[in-house]
Amino acid sequence: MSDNRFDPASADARWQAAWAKARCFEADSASTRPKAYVLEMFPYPSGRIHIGHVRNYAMGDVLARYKKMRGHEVLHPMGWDAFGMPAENAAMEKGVHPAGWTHENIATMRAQLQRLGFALDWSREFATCDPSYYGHEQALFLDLHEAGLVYRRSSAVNWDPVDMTVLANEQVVDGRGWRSGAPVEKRQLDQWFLKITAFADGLLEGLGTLEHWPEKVRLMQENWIGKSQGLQFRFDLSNGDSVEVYSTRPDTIFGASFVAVAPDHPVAQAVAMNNCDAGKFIERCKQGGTTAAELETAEKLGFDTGLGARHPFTQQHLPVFIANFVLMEYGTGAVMGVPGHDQRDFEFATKYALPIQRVVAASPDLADAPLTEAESGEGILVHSAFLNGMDVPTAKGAIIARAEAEGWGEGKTVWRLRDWGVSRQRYWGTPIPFVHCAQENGGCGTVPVPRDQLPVTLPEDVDFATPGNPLDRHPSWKHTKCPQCGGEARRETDTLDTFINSSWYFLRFASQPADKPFDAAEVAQWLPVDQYIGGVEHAILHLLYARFWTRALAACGKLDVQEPFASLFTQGMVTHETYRAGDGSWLSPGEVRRNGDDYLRVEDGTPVTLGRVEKMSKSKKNVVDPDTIIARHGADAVRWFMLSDSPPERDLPWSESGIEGCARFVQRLWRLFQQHDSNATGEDRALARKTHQSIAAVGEDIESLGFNKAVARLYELAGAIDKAPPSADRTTAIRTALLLAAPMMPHLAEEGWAAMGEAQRTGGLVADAPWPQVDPALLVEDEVTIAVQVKGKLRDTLIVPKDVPNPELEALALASEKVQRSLDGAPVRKVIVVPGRLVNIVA
RNA sequence: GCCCCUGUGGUGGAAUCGGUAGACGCGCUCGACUCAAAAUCGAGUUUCCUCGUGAAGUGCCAGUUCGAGUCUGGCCAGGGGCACCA
Repeated sequence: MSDNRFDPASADARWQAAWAKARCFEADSASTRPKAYVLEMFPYPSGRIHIGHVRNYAMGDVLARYKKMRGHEVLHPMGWDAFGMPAENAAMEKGVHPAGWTHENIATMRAQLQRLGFALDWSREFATCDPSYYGHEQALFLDLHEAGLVYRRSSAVNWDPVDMTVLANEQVVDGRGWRSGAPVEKRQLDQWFLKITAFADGLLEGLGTLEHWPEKVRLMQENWIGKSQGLQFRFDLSNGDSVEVYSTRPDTIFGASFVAVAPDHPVAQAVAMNNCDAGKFIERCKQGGTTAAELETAEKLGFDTGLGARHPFTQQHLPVFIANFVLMEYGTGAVMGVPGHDQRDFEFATKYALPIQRVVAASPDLADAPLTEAESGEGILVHSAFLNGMDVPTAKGAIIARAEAEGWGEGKTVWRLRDWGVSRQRYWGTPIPFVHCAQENGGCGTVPVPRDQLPVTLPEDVDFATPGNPLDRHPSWKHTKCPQCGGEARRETDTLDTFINSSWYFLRFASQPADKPFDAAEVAQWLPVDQYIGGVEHAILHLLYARFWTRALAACGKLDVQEPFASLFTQGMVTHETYRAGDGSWLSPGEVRRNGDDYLRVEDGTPVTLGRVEKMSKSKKNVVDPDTIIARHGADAVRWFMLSDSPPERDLPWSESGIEGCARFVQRLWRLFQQHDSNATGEDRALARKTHQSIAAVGEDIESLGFNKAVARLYELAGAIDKAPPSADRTTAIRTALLLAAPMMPHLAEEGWAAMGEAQRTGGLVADAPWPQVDPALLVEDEVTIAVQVKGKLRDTLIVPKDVPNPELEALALASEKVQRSLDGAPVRKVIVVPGRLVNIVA
C-alpha cells in the first residue's frame, strides 16, 4: 500500500479467502435469527459467466449482504441448471462427453463467480445433473405419479427425418431442421404428461396473493392460464347430426347469425368427404403462419357447408361455416357467430353478407341503433325474448340456468392452459423412472422403478456420432427386468424436460438430506424465497412450472408451501454499442478505438460505423468478458457499475468510461478511508445529519432494490465528507460510509476496515458487522428552504428555522422584495402555505 | 390486431404524498498541481434571448388544480407480451 492505492489484484483474492475460511456465508438452519432467503435464478453452465449473470448476482448479493448486516440468517445459495441441449450439441460438434463438458464449464464459471466475491453458501452447491439430485427428482416424479398427476398419451413432436431425431421448437427454422435443413414432420409419440391443468384454479387464484411480483408477470401468467366461463350447448344440424359450441357470451344467443367450426372439426371433415371444395378450403387453412400477429392480420375466411343449425329459441336455420379462425384445441372447436357483439364475427358477417342483429344496447330505446362495429361492452339486452331488459351478467346467468334446466347445454369453465408434456427424446436429462414390461402374454405394462432402485442413472458410454437418442441406441442400458414379474422389460428412454430440474431446486437448496429430496420441516423454515431475482424471459414457463410443482408436492403431503417465491424481481439486460467495419462485419469493442467523435478500427485505422445499443450477444460481438474487466478494474468496480445509474429493472448500457468512473470512485473511497482519524475531535452537526440521512436512505433503497439510488446517495455522502473539515463526526461519517458501501464493494470495505483498525477493534470482518444505527433526531433538518411562488411561479426562496408557524411564513414571503416586485401592487387574493415546503401567493 | 410498459439536458437517470425539475454518475469546457504526462483537486455545463429582478422547458394536444414530470382524456413514438380463446 506504499503508493496509497487500493490494489484489487491482491485484495480481492485475500478477502475471498478470508470469507471462505470464516465460513461467513454458510446458512445455519438451526439459527434463531429471522431468516432471509435470497435467490437468483441459477445459471445454465454454458461455458462462461456473461455480464448479464454478473448484474443478476450482484443485485442478489447486495441484498444478501445487507440482510446479514441487519441481523438476518441469510440463505443465498448457488448451483447449476446443468441438463440441457447445448451439452449434447457440444458432444456432437466437438466429440466431448456432455458430462465432462458440463463439469468443466461449471468449474470455470464457479471460479468466475468466486472472483466477483459473491456472498454465496457454496456448501449447498449442486448441479442438477448430479445423480444425487436427479435421483430425488425421480422419487418426486413417482410421488406425483402415485397422486395421479402423471399420465401418458400420444402427442405430436417435430421429427427431423434426416437426423432421425426430435426437434425442439427453437430447432425448427422456417419449417426445417436447424442442422439437416430437412422439412420437419409431425410425428405422434407416446409421451409423459403432468396434470398442471388440475391446478389451474389454484395457480390463477394464487397470483392474487403475490403482491410483491411485478404486475406484468402476474398478468402474463393470468393470460397464459386463460380462464373463461361460458355456456356449452348443442345445435341440431339439418343433416341430423349436432354440433357442440362453446360461448363466453351466451347472453347474445339471439344475435347469432351463423355457426363456425374449425377446419379439423369432425363436422368439417365429414363435409369434406363429399365436397372437394371443402377439402381444398381445409387444406388452405393449414397453410400460413401460426403466430398471433400473423393470424390477427390474416383475412377471416369461411366456407359455407350448406348445412343449417337450428337455433334453440327461434328455430331458424343458421348457416354452418368452416372458418380459419376457429381453433380445434380450444373449447369445442365450434362457435356461434354473433356479429353485433364480436368484432371478428362482425368482419366475417360483413364479408359473407350475414345478418347483423343488435341484442345489447346502452338503453332499451337504443335497441335499433345501427351498428358500425361490434359492441362488446356492457348494456341491456334487447331483441332477446325473455332476456330483454337484463344486464349482461344477469342475462348470462339466466341463459345458462335455462339451458341447464331444459337440458340442452351447461355452464362450463374453459382454460387455455394445457397439460405439461415432459418427455424429451434426449440423453442429457433426468431418466424417467419407469420400465415397459412387454411380455408376450400382455405383460405388466408401464411399471414404476421401485424406490430402492433409484436413482436410475444415465449410462456413461454413449456415442453422439450417429443421430437420434443415445439412450434408445445404447446396447444394454434399456434392457432390464420388470420389477413386477421379473420378465424382460425395456427402460423408458425419454428423459424429463429440464424445466422440472428448475421446478424444485430452491427446495433442495433449503434442505438437502441424503435419503430424501428434502426435509419438509427444514423447507418450511426457509421457504418461501424472500427475494427471487432473474430475467423476465422466465416470466411464464419456469415460474409457472415452479409454482405448479410446489403446489403438486404440497398436494402430495410433501410440503406445506403453496407459493415458493414471495417476492419476484425481473432485472433488465446489459446492453452495449455495436460496431461495424467498412465491409459490414461486426467488430468487438476491443477492435475499436475512439478518436474524438470518430470510431476507428485498431488494426488499420479504418473508420468504424457505430450501430445501435443492443443486448450483448456473441453474434454482434458487442460482448464484454467479466474476467477481463475484473482483471483490469477489480471486482468491486465491476459490481459497482452493475448497480449504478440504470434502475435495475431497465437495461443497463455498458460503457468503458462508466467502468473507469467506477474504478475511480473505488480509489476515492479508499483515500477517504485513510483519512479516518480516531483522534479527531469536535462536532460537525451538518455532516452528522447527512451521515444519518444516508444510513436511512441507503437502507431503504437496498430493501426496495433501488440500487442506482443507493449508489447516488453514497456519492453524495462521499462528496459531503470530502468537503468537511476534520472532526469526530467526520471520522464517524467515514466509518459509516464504509459500512454503507460494504454490501456493494465488499473487498474494498474489508481492506478499509482493517486499515482503520476496526477489524482489530471489533475482532471481525465487515461481512459480519452490523448495519449502522440511525439516530432519528438527526434525520430532521433545523432549517428548511421554503419556495415562494407567485401564481405558481417560483419567485424567491427563504431559509427559515423549521417549525415557523404558517402566518409568520406568509408574512415573511409577502415581505420579500422579489415577491413585491412580482406582485406589482396587485391585491393578494389567497395564500397557500405548505409547511416546510412552500408559500404560493395568488394575486 | 389486442394487452402491457416506457418517453425528463449531450448521455444514464433523480424528483417517496400533486409543492424549488434536472440530485448523482458519464461526457464535455475551463482552471490548479507538474519540466511534462498520468493520477488528483477545483469551477462550469437544460435551452433561448435583448444576458435580466428575463422567458420557455419533462414526447404532442387538451383538461383538472393556487400549483402537474406526477392526476384525467385524446394522440405520437419506442419496447415487450400474446390468445383469432368463442
